[in-house]
Amino acid sequence: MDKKTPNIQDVARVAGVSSATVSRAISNPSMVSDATREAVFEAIAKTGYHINIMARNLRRQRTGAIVVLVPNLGNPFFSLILAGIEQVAAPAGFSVLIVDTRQPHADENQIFTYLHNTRADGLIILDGTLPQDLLERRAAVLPPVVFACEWIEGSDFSRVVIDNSAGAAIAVRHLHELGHRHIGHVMGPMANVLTKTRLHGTRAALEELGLPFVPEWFLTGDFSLQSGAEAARRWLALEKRPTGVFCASDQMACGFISELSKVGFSVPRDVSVVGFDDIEIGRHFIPALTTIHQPRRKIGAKAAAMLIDRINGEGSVAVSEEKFAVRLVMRQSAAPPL
Amino acid sequence: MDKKTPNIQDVARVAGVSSATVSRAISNPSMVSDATREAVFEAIAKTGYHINIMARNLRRQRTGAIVVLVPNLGNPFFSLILAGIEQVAAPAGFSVLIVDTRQPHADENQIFTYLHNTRADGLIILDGTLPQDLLERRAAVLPPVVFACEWIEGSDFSRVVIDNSAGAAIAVRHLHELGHRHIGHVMGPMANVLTKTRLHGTRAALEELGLPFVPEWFLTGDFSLQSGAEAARRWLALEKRPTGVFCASDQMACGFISELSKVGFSVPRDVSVVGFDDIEIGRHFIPALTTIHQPRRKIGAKAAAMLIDRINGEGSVAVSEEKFAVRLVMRQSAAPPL
DNA sequence: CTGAAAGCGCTTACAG
DNA sequence: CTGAAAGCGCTTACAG
Repeated sequence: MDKKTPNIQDVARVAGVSSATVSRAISNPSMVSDATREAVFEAIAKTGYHINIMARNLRRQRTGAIVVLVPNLGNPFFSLILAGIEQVAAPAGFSVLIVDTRQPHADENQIFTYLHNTRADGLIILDGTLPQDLLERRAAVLPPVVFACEWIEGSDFSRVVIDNSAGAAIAVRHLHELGHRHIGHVMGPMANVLTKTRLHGTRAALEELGLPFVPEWFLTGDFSLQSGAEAARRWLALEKRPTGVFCASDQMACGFISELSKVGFSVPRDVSVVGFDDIEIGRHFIPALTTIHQPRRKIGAKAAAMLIDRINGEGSVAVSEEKFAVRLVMRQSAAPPL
Repeated sequence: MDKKTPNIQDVARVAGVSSATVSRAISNPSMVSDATREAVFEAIAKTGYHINIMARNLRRQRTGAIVVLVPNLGNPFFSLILAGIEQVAAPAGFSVLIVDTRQPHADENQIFTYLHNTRADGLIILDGTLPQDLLERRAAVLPPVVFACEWIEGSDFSRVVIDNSAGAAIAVRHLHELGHRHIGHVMGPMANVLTKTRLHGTRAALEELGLPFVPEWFLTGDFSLQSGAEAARRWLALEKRPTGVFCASDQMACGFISELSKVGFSVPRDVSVVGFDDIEIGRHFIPALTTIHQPRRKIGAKAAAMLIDRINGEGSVAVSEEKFAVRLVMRQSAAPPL
């Protein structure tokens, strides 16, 4: 009863054909006669055979795996992106393999060694802070790469992104339409592309609307709840405070509002806040968050689809960019100034 | 310049040794003389060799992969669990492969087919709703399994869990200590073990404290924000309302509080709420959530460690259970009744 | 439509 | 300490 897992030879023996025929019946049924096919499938059922994917992959010189490089698995922002990736990859026959690039054990060399060893068929990178030179130097030995959400400026990898600049501008214009003339911005970390593009959109909108750019009103965070709370403390310490604040992430917006509430400030009564991302909690926050929606699941799904096309040699080889539109979701955290 | 990726033979040729020796120098350096080892590593550097992991795994009859079955990748609750798993698995040389068991493409047969084909070395299951009979029927052909967070009642797989019953009891006792004598409970879905154990702890505490169990005050949800909001509507419709409510997840607690705020009810003024999980947003919610903390990252890390021990034949073969303690985190959402 | 044979890139007893 | 050889379980030209 404790026999080894059956292999293709066992099936062949039971079916009375060669292992080549079994292989064909499995992966290319139309190459085989009806009778043979039936016999093979019967033998598969009888033996309880399951293909050994490693052997197939070794032979076919592919891995059937996509590696996703996540900057911080603990950050729930990425969960829906991962869900989108999985949703497309799994039915297409690809395993999804995740690597947290910010783990202590994961210095760059280890990540690349891992990638080389693993020989993934493709790579989805959600971390725009990987060193460009390293990536480009290895481009020749890396499988196809698609960036999603983040990317590396000046390097040409395909990517699936949103219009961050437009999103920021929409947020600022919304505050302006509500009547705000003094607008500040809680930013992500300066090294992040998203920070730069959203900052760019913010400043462009300010200029377009004839509003002043006041450097003291631009506070640096890191997209986290904590950093939003810290920004609130700096906002409180300001001599003259903006009446409208655009936060570059919903998490920072929540942290910001929460911290203000501790000292009796209320949103949107004392200051209007617009977030970015449209994470689920936003709708249930108090006040419900006005924010810029980005389609996280779709971004993941599109990145996976794009990558798989490339792996299968379908999509063009040229570097391409898919840019999703964003939209304003009006809720309660932004209102006309008193 | 477009040569194939170098293999172990290429290295052997350059180093002037046999491929067997190269293999030994890589995986068991002490079996090889100093001089040889150096020559081999030089040749590896010169050729840019990276091991082909599929070939190794095929030969060694292992996969180097752990599969994690996640009930819903889109639910941020799981992100920290995954981070904990990755944190332990990656340094130990295991790839982490994720599968979303609630995707439309993922019916049970497909999941098991995938598991068979993939031949993972081990399995971490975060979904307690997989059919027990199916699992047990396949136990013989499945790799080692560790459940985390959830589990299947009456089946004996190893697991890493928290003391759900004690957690619920702590929540109820806290409400009681604050002075609440009318206590309700927003539950998860009835099919979920967590729902049953937390319900059990809740009722046990009620009894212990001599408080009444009022069935109308026990509202069913599904752990989500939305379902918390729905529970709030049912709570509002109650003839006589409990003054303290224990929600079986922080997400439901947030949804509950948020929905109440829409009709002018304030927490903890009009009702006290205690959550469960201690997700990050809780600390920044308004009011900050009083809740039961569970160590999600540790749970993931422990599950991975336990599984890897078993894979490596270290830990005992016996089924084991690791149960983490939980603790009350007092914040603002629960207070004495008016 | 089918089979015999070679080979994907490793590892590991076995022999020396 | 090292090498020759077999073999992990598939797939795929090649030949018929």
